[in-house]
Amino acid sequence: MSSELPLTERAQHLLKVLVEHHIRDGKPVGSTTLSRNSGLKVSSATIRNTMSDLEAMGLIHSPHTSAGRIPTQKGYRLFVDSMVAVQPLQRVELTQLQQEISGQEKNTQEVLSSASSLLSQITQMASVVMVPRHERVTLRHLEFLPLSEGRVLAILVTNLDEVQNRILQTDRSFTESELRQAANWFNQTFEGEDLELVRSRLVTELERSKSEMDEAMQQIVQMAQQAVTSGEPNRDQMMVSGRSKLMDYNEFSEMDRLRQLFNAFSEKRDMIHLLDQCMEADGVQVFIGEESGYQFFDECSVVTAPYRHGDEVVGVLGVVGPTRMAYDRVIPVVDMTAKVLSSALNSMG
Amino acid sequence: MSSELPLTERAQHLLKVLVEHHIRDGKPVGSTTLSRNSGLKVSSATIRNTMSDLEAMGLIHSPHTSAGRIPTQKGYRLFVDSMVAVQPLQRVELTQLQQEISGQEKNTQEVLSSASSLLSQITQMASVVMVPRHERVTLRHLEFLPLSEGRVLAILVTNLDEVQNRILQTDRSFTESELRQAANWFNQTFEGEDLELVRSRLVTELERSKSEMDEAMQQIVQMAQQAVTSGEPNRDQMMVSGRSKLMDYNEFSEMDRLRQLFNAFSEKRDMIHLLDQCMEADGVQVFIGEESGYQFFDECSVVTAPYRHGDEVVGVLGVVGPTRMAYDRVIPVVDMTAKVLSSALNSMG
DNA sequence: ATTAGCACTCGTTCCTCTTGAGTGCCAGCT
DNA sequence: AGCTGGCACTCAAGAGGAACGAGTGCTAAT
Repeated sequence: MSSELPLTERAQHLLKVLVEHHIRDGKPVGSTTLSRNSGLKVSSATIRNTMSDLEAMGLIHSPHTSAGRIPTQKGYRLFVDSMVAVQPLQRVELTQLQQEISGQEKNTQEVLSSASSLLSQITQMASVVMVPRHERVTLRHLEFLPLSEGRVLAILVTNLDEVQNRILQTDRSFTESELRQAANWFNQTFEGEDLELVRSRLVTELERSKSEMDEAMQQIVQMAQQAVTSGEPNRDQMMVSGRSKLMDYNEFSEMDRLRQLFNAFSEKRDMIHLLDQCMEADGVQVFIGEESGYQFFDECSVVTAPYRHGDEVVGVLGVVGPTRMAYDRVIPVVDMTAKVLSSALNSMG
Repeated sequence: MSSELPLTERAQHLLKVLVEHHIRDGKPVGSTTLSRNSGLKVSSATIRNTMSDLEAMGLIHSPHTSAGRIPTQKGYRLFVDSMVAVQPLQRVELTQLQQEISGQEKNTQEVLSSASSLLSQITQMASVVMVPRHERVTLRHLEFLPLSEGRVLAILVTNLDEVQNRILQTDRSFTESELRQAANWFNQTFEGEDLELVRSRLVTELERSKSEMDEAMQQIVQMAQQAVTSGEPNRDQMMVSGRSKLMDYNEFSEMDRLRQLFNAFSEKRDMIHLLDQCMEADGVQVFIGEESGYQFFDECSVVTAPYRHGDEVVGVLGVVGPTRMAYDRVIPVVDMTAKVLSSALNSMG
């Protein structure tokens, strides 16, 4: 048998045409259709022979005897890796990406969310953006405001132009000026510091000089601690857009499959784990079907690309759709979105 | 024929049992099943006669000759209005509602979002919470922070413990102390004022004394204007949870129906319009099928209840699910959620 | 190596038949 | 008058089977 890797020129060409055709109309492709569309001047019988070889190599298979062939995962893999002819991005799409992702009046969160929704809008599939893993979130400013009795609003601004706010319970009420003093002390001591560091220093501070501090100061340090602790870990680790677009593909016409996918999105855990792996890869990466190691991506593919802040890769974005997707268009869109997002982040400092 | 309204005792009872049965297992109910489950000591033939009456009145109908009967919209209407026996809320559910909705450390947004997600979790359907329409959103505090060149972060705290923030473009850069002064002036002038009012006063202010102000002051007033304008209108008018729960009902097994519904949720417009109407009603309200006037609620019902802040109705919440839903359980849940939400809002001031 | 030809396979569609749940009506019973 | 048993009737759902056609694999000829 031919388990030999050296695929003939013709076989390669036929696989390419077959996959392209199948992506277009979803039905199994027969030898006659192929002989008409391949541009080759050979009969369908010849093509049948070649197809037989391709099947033996596990690149295509027929759902039943009297149907045409459809690509296997392995077939898609080969196609994506070495024969997909990526289409250049359309001008409109490019300008849309640039205009709507960048934007001086946006903070990090908003920029990410634009990227996510554009990605889903252009590809007509579900999109995912993993929120940056900054090692260095630093404190820009902290502010306390009195609310009703015993409640204080803490507002924290980070170097990413992000505003986090949290309501704190305190044992006693503070006046506005007390709070202002507290915030002043805090800002003077910690401005520009890494949030992680601030957190740990506050703990030790409280331990060390407990006796030296008056009761009010203790309260204040405690409040600061709470305010700083709230922020980072609880923030959502990814944002998803356009899940419901997946309803338009017949691949997911059985409700069960669709439900599985939706669940996968809400579970997040596995999703994040998958995306995490892509941080290391350099450019666009494509997971086909269960390659990812997760059964819920049965008939799905995931196309991802990492994005940067400065020189460092800080996150990953991508789209999820049926394995039978227009890779030639999706790949460049994902690629470009990552690039535009990177430059938007960089121009924000 | 009998279009007479006075329904016999027996007919009422049979309708009730029929609807309950149909809600439980979804299949058309025949005369024999009914005669067994109704508790009445009459034969199936007698029941057939009564069912015939019910059909003549448009309360039930059979999908085809040889099937049992299912309730019509009108039948559901009567059932819901005058014979559903609401189940008391389970203790766990009640405490869950109270604990997770109230919570001193939550602001208005968070409280609403808890209500929404609990509602959907308990009923296993999609839930909607319309965000309060406050006439009186007042200014508690404004703060300006310098970002990179020519960009300023405005942080606005309202009387609802909500923090809104927006990045502003300015013609020239401001120092931190300039900004502090500006904020001071602003807070002293406008603290406690209605945001709408602040907005309009800023406009006239700028008009009136343009010449008297120095260039910096003009800039500042303009900034303040932007900061205040951003806030209110853009906020989402409703929050939705658990849409994907609807996938579990066979009523929506045809993708098209489901898609329509999902779209209705994203369109928001019609949804909000419907909910708006419920503000006037006093307690729980049920819309069955297309009663609402929107075709996308074809096989759906919507159960809503208004909630209060103080004595005033400020918003509406509800769930959306198949018409064939367990009204006896859903109605009290929606009712109670509205009540718990009201008291949570009130205890926040 | 390529191809025309042919037998074969198997999903799809359409038809028919059977089954069974459920109805409506009527004649007789209380 | 109201209830009931009996009976003919309807119709969806399911099973079985024939006709069709797209597509294959194999073989013998070029």
